[in-house]
Amino acid sequence: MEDVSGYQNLTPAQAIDHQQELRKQISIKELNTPIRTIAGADISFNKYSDILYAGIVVFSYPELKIIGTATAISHITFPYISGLLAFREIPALIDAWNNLITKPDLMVLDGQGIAHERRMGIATHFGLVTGVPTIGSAKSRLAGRFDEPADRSFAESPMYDKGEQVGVALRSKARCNPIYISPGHNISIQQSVDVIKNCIRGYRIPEPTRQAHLLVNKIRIEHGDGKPAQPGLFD
DNA sequence: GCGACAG
DNA sequence: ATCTTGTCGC
Repeated sequence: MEDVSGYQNLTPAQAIDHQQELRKQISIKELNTPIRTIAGADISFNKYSDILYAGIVVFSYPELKIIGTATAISHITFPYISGLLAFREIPALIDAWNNLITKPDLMVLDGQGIAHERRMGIATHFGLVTGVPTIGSAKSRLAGRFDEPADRSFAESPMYDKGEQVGVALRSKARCNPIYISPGHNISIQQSVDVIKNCIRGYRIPEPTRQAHLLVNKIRIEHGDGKPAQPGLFD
């Protein structure tokens, strides 16, 4: 697996060059091996601190029973820059990944897959680094134009960027904003959407990513990193 | 030049 | 991303 520890020293321009290089290896095609386990990953942090909490929750599929978790705590080494999210979150996620005893067949990340200006959203990047098939499930749009999907559960509308379909805007729940699904690596667009639909359990956010979010917030609070160090001192 | 801009 | 209670709409 590619070493990801050097990301902290990259300038934004170098990070973009790296994305242009990595994108050559992206493979968007049907996943033909059976999916028996699926995992969700997410990170959490306190804006007053520089600690990142990463977590992964593994489920049986399609039953979605939790069968394992892994977490990792590290320091922020890269700023948040739209389009370069992977360089900020992937090092911490890889730490959690390395702590996972049994790797899942498929992974869902909180962010874009190929629905990205250079097709290198965090889900795609994670898939290329680890080799595991990935799906991106984002709460807001980055790239791609689409028509608003109908206001009923599971209504969907294709997302296009530069003349090609990069994902689907999916109404995971009626009267809620859609979520943006795009394949990360080693899976197709259609299969990505089908899998995510199978992971909806009454909430807007699919269960893998939803549970990962709950997990990382829990460990952050347990770690005593839930409030500013000096409340209101400089406010 | 102006607006958009994952988490 | 995170800070937060009540509150409007279905």
